[in-house]
Amino acid sequence: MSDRELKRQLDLITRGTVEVIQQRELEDRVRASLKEGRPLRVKAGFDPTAPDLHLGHIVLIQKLRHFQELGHEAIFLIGDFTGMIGDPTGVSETRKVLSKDQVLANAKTYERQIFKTLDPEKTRIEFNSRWMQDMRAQEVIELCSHYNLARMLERDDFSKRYRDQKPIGVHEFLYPLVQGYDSVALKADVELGGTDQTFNLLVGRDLQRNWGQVPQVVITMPLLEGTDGVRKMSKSFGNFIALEDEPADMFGKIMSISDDLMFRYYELLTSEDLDAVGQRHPKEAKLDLADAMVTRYHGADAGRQAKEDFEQKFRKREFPEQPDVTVTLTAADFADPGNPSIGLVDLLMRTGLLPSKGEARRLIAQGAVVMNQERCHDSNAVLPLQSNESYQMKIGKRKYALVQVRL
RNA sequence: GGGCAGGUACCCGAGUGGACAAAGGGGGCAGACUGUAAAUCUGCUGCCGUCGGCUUCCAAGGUUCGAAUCCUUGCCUGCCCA
Repeated sequence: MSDRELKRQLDLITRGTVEVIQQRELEDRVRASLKEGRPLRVKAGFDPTAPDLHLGHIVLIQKLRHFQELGHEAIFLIGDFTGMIGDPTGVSETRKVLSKDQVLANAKTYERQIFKTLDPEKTRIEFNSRWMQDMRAQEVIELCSHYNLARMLERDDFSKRYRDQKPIGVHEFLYPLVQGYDSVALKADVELGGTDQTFNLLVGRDLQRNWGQVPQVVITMPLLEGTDGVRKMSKSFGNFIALEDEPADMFGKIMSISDDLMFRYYELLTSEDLDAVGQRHPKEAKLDLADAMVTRYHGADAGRQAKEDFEQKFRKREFPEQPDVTVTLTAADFADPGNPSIGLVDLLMRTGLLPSKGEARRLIAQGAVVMNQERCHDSNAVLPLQSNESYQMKIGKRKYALVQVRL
């Protein structure tokens, strides 16, 4: 049994990874774990710096889940202490430091969001303030003695800043040391991180050696590309899919990614069998991916609903059951209620879905406005309306408004 | 503290007295195409009563018939020297 199980475990563990340091050590550990029936302690750390997680953050969490599915122990480490230092990784200037309150508030929302992916029963949550909070100055200095300046300056971000004469706070050197020490405190067997974290992860190995532990296996994961398919998913690029996006938005954003990217999302965000996914029609596969993600983060009902709405809106191009807005016009809206009429542009503005009349005119000119199945082209049109009638308005690809007349 | 270069629309960035609501690119939006897409092509992208009008080019003043462009002060940013 153990050979097949070993292979199964290694296949899932290495799925989507960029680097495993060292592959050989990983095999030994998994083998030993199987033999002794001792789960591996797998650590992934997060700085509670931003409260909103997006799918890019899920890559690591999904990998933790893979371990969980294989019976190992997932440790979700919240860097409440390190968060107050500020990770210098990849930044060109000192990060601003978070207050204790901010860190704790962010940590709270993290817990809520990650348990949509991880099994709460099998997840150990740790805060690194637990062992860092009361560390004495002597111990801090001891910790520092295990590393040296030259090695710190090997890091590209530090050396660049040094060369550019940008300030580097001495406390920033402590960040990798504390992260590394976390592995010592937790006796981690494996640590996961993004490729940008490689240095910090390796410090953990060095420190564990110094503390007489077997160094952890380091597994780095790629940075997930955002909806544009090119740049890494990031809030500042606006190409992210947030876990707390509305179901319809999340569904739509996933459907808008390219097929290539979809396979990548499958690989990094699910445990689905990739060969099987590859056999399927891409559109079906993508619908299921969108469904699965919405279901995971908003529940099965929301998933089904979002899928139905999407099909209705885009595939069948029908008016959705729930329009974005419903506008009710009453006698007060008309100069002559006996003979009600309204300018098309004014009507569009009443929906509140457009920023300006200029925009409304442009959309009409471009043929983006459809009212009761009929495309409108005249931006000066004045529409006669019937009392107690409803009008369905489609504005562009995905804005829908229902107009009701009540006199 | 001293010297220099700058601050232009969502972002980057051209523009150094009139032809500027301001080139170009990115992004966004729309239409076509499609498997919802992606890619591609085309168009749009300050506001309004749109053959016209109004408000913009860090802020406040000033010069001028006329200023994003010139002057003054202020604020901010980057680089160099101390």
